[in-house]
Amino acid sequence: MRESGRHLSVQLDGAFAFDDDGPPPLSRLCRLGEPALKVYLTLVLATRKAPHQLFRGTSAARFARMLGYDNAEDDNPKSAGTRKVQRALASLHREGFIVRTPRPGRVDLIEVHHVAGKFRPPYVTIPLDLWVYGWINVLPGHALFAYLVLRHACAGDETREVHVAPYIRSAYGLSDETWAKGTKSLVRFGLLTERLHNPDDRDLPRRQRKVYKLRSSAMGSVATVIEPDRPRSEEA
DNA sequence: GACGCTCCTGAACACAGGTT
DNA sequence: AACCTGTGTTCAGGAGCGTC
Repeated sequence: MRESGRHLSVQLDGAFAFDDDGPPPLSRLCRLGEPALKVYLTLVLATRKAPHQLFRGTSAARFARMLGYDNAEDDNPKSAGTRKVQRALASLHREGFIVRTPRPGRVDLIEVHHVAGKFRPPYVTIPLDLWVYGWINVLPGHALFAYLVLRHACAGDETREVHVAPYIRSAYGLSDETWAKGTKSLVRFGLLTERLHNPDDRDLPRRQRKVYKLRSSAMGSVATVIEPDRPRSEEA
């Protein structure tokens, strides 16, 4: 975190999350699995400047402890968490998100491919609190996916309520099921509020729709694991 | 020490179709 | 639009072994 040189947020091109012509990188990452998504985001965080190489060799075991997949005090190259990260790195390499160069006797050199679009608003901005307070460790993959989609949809302005129509969701490469699970998880974690809204616009169908409002400010405290289908407010 | 590979099993996922 | 259910596919976990 400190070594990344970043201060408040990680900024990604909008093309990372949204693409009219096919599954955007974020969707493809989600399909590679939760570990791949989290490892990639952490690698992007850690490689601010071109050529986006990880300046300090970090083993899969180190990543596993960093992301909460391995709770041991020391790196354990044999743990399930380490293997999870190893698989994630292999799939990221296979799909062209990173390039791993083996170095005999040392951990692999990792070069991260950042998504290069037009780099203009709306961006996908990710608060550093996601890592600082351990939210990256506790949020399930679908919740992280929905969070990034909503950050793009509201263009980083969390005073705005947003509705993400089904046809828009498809441009994010998002299935209805993933969307429903992700937003529910975010509500449970206290990172999102939702309400039903009747549009005033005559041109729109007179049908209730859900509008969402992100609450990233809730990330300003240490994340805690919560049981599925159990609201955060009941944790106390 | 770090990592790749195989096998088996169960979980998680997307998708389609239907209902409210 | 939102939600539910059934089905087929993909991926992860555990254990073990081998390579560099």
